[in-house]
Amino acid sequence: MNSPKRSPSKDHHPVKGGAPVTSDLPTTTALKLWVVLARSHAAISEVLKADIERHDLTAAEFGVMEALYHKGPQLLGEIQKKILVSSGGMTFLVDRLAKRGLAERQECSSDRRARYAALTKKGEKLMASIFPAHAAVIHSAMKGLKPADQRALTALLKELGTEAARLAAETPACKAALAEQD
Amino acid sequence: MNSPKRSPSKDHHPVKGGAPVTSDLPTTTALKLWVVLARSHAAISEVLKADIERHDLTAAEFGVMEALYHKGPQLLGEIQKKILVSSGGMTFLVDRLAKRGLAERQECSSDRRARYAALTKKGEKLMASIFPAHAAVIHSAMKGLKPADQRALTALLKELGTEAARLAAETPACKAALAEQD
DNA sequence: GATTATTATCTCAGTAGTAAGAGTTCAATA
DNA sequence: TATTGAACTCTTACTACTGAGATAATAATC
Repeated sequence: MNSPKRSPSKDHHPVKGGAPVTSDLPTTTALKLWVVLARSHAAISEVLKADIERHDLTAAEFGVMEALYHKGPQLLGEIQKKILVSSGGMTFLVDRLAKRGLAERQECSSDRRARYAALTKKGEKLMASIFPAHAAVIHSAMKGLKPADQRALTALLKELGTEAARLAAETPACKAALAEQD
Repeated sequence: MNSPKRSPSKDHHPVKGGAPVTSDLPTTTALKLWVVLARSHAAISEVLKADIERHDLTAAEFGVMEALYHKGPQLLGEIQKKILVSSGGMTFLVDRLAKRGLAERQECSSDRRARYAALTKKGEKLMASIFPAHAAVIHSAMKGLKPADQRALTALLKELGTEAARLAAETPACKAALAEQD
């Protein structure tokens, strides 16, 4: 029996027979996809985050550790691209891991601007002890779909993501162009 | 010609013939799916974020506005569930929108604890002026897939997300149970 | 009517992360 | 050699958000 002052019944997507009116059908399809994609991502993220936090790591910290664990020492910039943080964030993350003795910086002999990040023995040990369990959590978070469907989903997402990444890459330029118009 | 002190060639997923060794196959499938899902989500997010920021809104602010725009006045808690922020964040968001005259609080006549958030005229006008373009951006961010594939993807993601959400919902309890063991 | 549990928002301190730009180093060209 | 521009990290200032608890109202039970 709620009765707010304004009627809550004005709906810009009044669904009659299932079809919204504000947009054309392909746009509606895309909108729906985005909603579902975002929610799935959030739900899975939450499960994984809960697992990671048990070891006093943030998701970003874990991302760095994982990259180093699987691919060995890497330039900060390389890791940055993989886990999608800012350059400042990258520095901060490695600092924090270094302070805890989980990772360390190594100089690059061929380029003195660059720094490698690498796991310490302690960091490696930690990852070895928690990664298998984490992989199991991922596995279980995905159990809503059979492996075959998971592979199909992966293929579709890859296509979607590749195009979106291309678009995102050219967006800053567009942004800069628009900024000039102000 | 990079030569870090430690060899960067120790790889815990040495791919020989395409199959990693640390985990069984289903787990590998799930891991791959997670990577692709996260990257797609990030790429699309970035495109949409760039669009939203042009109007001096954060993604979360836009989420609130959008919820109100499409469904009318709602309790803060309802919106909170939809856009996945903390209760503190929800209060903060409405404050900020109110300060700018885009949204306002309305009392609930039947429950004095509760508050509705609603768009002001100004907020509604803003959304009416920017939402169609935003929908078009979403549409274009999804253009990597044909509508039919988008629908297939949506269906798969829905299944995946539903199960993950169920899992996430029971995880806190698990966390609490584990906390007692410390 | 009093008590207890639950629901809903708000407060506030703390933090992870961003953005912009500074400082180095490298590479290419004249 | 000197210069210019690009590449890589780090610094600094800042901000959006979280999380835990406070406050207040409602609902349920005795």
